[in-house]
Amino acid sequence: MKRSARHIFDQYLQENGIRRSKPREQVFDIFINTETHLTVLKLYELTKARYPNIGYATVYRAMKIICDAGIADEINFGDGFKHYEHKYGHEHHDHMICTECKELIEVLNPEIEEMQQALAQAYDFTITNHRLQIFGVCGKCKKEQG
Amino acid sequence: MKRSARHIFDQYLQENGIRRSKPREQVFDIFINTETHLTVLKLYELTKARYPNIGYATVYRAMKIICDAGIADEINFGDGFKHYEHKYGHEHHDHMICTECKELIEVLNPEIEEMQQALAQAYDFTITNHRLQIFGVCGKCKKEQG
DNA sequence: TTGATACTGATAATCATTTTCAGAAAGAAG
DNA sequence: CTTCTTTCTGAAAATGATTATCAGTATCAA
Repeated sequence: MKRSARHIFDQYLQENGIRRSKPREQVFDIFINTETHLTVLKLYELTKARYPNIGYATVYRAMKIICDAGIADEINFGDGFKHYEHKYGHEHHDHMICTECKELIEVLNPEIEEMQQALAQAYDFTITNHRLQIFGVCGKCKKEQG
Repeated sequence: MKRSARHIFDQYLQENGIRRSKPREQVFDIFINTETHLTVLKLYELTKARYPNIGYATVYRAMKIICDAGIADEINFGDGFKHYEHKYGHEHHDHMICTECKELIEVLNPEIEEMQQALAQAYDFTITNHRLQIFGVCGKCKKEQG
């Protein structure tokens, strides 16, 4: 998995005449080795911890390229921050977000996907992308609240 | 429909000790009489056209209240702008967004809604809210592109 | 009519993200 | 390895949507 992402990334850089610079590699390294969804700030902090010279702008720039290469996906939960998640080697999934503890649950439902396709077809609409976010309260938080 | 929204709004203001000020009424008036989805800027322009004294900040403030009253819904398409749509008297619906012409198609699919409920139940998750956005190319744009 | 309080518009502040820019690094060519 | 061109970097300034501030104004209950 990691090897492949590495390969895809290298190939993307090469094909687009983008240099394999050290800072870019550092951001890639940290991103690829972190499983959770990351905000830019969080990713910056993590990268900075290991590679203290990294700059904030570089993280933005690197993530843009990493997304373009198809390795990461940018998600917007409407909280004012960009979030990134792994894309390459991961199946498409939707998100359930607990508004209490902010936990993110990734969910998979092929039937919903199919229905969207059917729905789109009825409108002669070709889907390139979609986003399903379910907000609510997770089981843990419900228990804690009584 | 409009009479009811008006009534709900008045009641909300009253119950929350919010005054029925002229500028607030003006924003409400324009919003309620405009069917399309509105961005703050657009709503500001429309309101300004009829009521030239309106201020930008007032539009933001009024829409916040109008949303709190349950009459409007704030939507975020990830384009950096807040969008507002009518909520009171309108059924819940999802959005298909044409990335070419930016057209917004409102779609309704009870089955998808049901499946989300089932999905949530499987995770002991209680839904308060959800958002399904389908991006792609509409029929019109596909024809124009050949 | 009055007085307390909420509201307004203009403007400044905020804050995530982008851009700018001078110096540094990558990579091709010799 | 050196040189040269071009891209990249980090720091700091700019951007742009949204929010807060504030002095003057409007609302509304009494």
